[in-house]
Amino acid sequence: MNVCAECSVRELAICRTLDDQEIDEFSSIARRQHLQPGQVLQWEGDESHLVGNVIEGVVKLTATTRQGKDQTLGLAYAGDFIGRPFGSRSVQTVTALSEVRVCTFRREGFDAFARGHPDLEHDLLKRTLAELDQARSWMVRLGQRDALQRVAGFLLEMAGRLAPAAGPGGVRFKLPFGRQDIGDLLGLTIETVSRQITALKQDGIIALPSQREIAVLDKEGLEYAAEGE
Amino acid sequence: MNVCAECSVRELAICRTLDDQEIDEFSSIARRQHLQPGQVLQWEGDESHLVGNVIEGVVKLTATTRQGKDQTLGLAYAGDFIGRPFGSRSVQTVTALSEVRVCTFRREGFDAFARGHPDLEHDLLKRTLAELDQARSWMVRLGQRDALQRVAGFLLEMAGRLAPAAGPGGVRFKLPFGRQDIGDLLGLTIETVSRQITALKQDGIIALPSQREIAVLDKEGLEYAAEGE
DNA sequence: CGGTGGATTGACGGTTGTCAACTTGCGTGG
DNA sequence: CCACGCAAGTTGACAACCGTCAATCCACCG
Repeated sequence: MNVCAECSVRELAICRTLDDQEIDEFSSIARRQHLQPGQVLQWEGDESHLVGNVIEGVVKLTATTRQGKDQTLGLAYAGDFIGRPFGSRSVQTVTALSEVRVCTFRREGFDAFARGHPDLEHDLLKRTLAELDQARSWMVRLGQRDALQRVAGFLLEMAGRLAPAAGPGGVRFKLPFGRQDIGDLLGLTIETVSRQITALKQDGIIALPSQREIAVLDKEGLEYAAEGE
Repeated sequence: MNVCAECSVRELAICRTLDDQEIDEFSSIARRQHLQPGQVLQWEGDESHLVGNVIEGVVKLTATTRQGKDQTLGLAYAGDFIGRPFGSRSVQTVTALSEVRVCTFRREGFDAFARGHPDLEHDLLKRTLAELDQARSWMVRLGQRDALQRVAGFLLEMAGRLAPAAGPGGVRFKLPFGRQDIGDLLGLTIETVSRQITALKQDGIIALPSQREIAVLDKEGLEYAAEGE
């Protein structure tokens, strides 16, 4: 028996390319970790060089400038691969936003295994290409959109990913991050984020059941705000 | 004889992973193209789905928002791979900035070939990871830096990549793009770009032998301006 | 010599960052 | 059970920065 056999992301993460025998070997170099919200998995420039999969929860990848400002580079959810294999240096900090379970590998071990399993590398390549596309669409958001468009677009994206129920009065979901995280993600300050959220609330487009919950009352209005047309 | 045997990027592009026999096969699905400055290789959402290598020159990858604003997503130089293999949709426009030679493949053909050559896929994976890191450092620039820092950082990067000679009075190079391109790259307007360049010139940090040439007189000063310390 | 397109410069207004005060939510301890 | 304290979020005032619009300059080319 190995820990992967019953893993909840067995068919979602890169492991899906491996058969039962291969996964035994893979499992032997894996290590599970639990993280509490706010806990850091690896630091920028960390030489320990971990890679791995998110099994449950949400993590953020951030970079910090010399001036102490943070920019979130991306988010990773269940099944997503995190870290930099094959020699590229890790320049990102991985921080848990919710309670998180991950399965990690020391990079050298992972690299060696991956090189022997082309299907796994192919899967990883497709994931990396998708991540690249996502990073680039984020570049468009940071370079071309104003604060309201960024916040509205962000809420739409979160609604699409997190909304568990479309209750009465529209889609409703709970954000796994605070205003500071949203600011880091969108390249805005917490004050500006707060102002845009307030503006959307006052226009009747969203409601705030609690500080971390969002109810989308007018999806079209939100899309309109995100596009800036 | 095939066209690849004497190719100037034979040892630079993904082709370096292929032996002489493999490159024959690869060569048979390749097609060379010449582009003049400003000419477009493929459009956003283009269904023809080309992929390929830059042999010579510089191309830019751009996305256009519904409002008609352009954001440059990246640049590609000799040896760089361009396009999206394996099903991910092309969402970028590829435009030549200088005179450009590329070797292109129809995507299906490339995909099939790559799947049979794990070393090539591995090389492509490493390139994609590096591109992802670059896209993310660009995100930091767009999200966290003001206009002067962006322009100064951009000039430093160009100096590092393009500077052919460190003549008397500092490093000097010729930009392959106009102010509009720089603006699209940095998420700024041409006027703002122009003002920052003028500011750097008036501080004696750079000089402009011609409109498209930059001479870096004070590299430390430029680094200082880029960091914003 | 005039025309054209890119680059620069100037004036102005809007948006966003900064700084500061205030409010809210929530857990802890009296 | 209420009071307190702390952290997160909100709101306001103000200034700086950048985008917009417009005029001008300059290089290049006929």
